[in-house]
Amino acid sequence: MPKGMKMGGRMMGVMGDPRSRFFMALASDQRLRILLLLKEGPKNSQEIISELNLDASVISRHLMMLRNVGLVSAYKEGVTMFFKIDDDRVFQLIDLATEITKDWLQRMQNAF
Amino acid sequence: MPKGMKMGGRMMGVMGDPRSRFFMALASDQRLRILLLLKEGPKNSQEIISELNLDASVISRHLMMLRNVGLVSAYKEGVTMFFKIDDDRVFQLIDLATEITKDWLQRMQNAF
DNA sequence: ACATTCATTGCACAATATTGCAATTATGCT
DNA sequence: AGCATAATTGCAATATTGTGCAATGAATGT
Repeated sequence: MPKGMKMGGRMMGVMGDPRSRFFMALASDQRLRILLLLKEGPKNSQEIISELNLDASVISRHLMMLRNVGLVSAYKEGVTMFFKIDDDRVFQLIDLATEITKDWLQRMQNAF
Repeated sequence: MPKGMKMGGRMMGVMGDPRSRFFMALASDQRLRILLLLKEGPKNSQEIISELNLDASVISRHLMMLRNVGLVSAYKEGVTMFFKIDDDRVFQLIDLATEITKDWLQRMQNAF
């Protein structure tokens, strides 16, 4: 790829390291809120929609992204769709991220 | 905030959960490459630039993002700047993400 | 078959992210 | 001080993501 070529954006559509794609799924306030909500247990779309106050289509897409990286799975019960955490380790991930951030802030504070 | 209001993008500029900002720093092929490169030990800008084949300004910005979430720190030696991993736990994070993804692919395979 | 209801997809727009070039700033050296 | 080199910042172009509305699909009940 020529060095002078303009390649804005992040070309995450198709290629790219699966891991950056994975972290991308976590890099969103809304999706984080969904995960934390699902931590309480399976929830149907309606509950998620009213909690996040976003259009159903937006929720659907966020959930799809989380499903596409194996963090959330879906099942149907009657007419309504339910979503649940598919890999609990995601919370280890979030907790570790929280700690790293907190410790860094601590270091910053001590430096001033 | 009215429901009908268009709020595109991700408004990560200032506000937002610090954790989504943190994960955002990891959600990039290039920044992941930088982190993996720095895993070998401290590197100066020139080494990073020639490894990633991007403009110096781009590298500088990626490194700044990683510094802004406490993953990378910088120090100066003579004229050149050196960068190093500031919190080794980031690799726990990356490894866990890799495993979650791998296991999910495994589950997918078994399902078909 | 028809209507209903819920989830997803198509589309357009808004906002952010990534990149490269140019200019500026910062730093070390003579 | 003046110069040279390295790093960052300003800017513009482009790609991608987030959002809402409308339309389509899919499944259930009448």
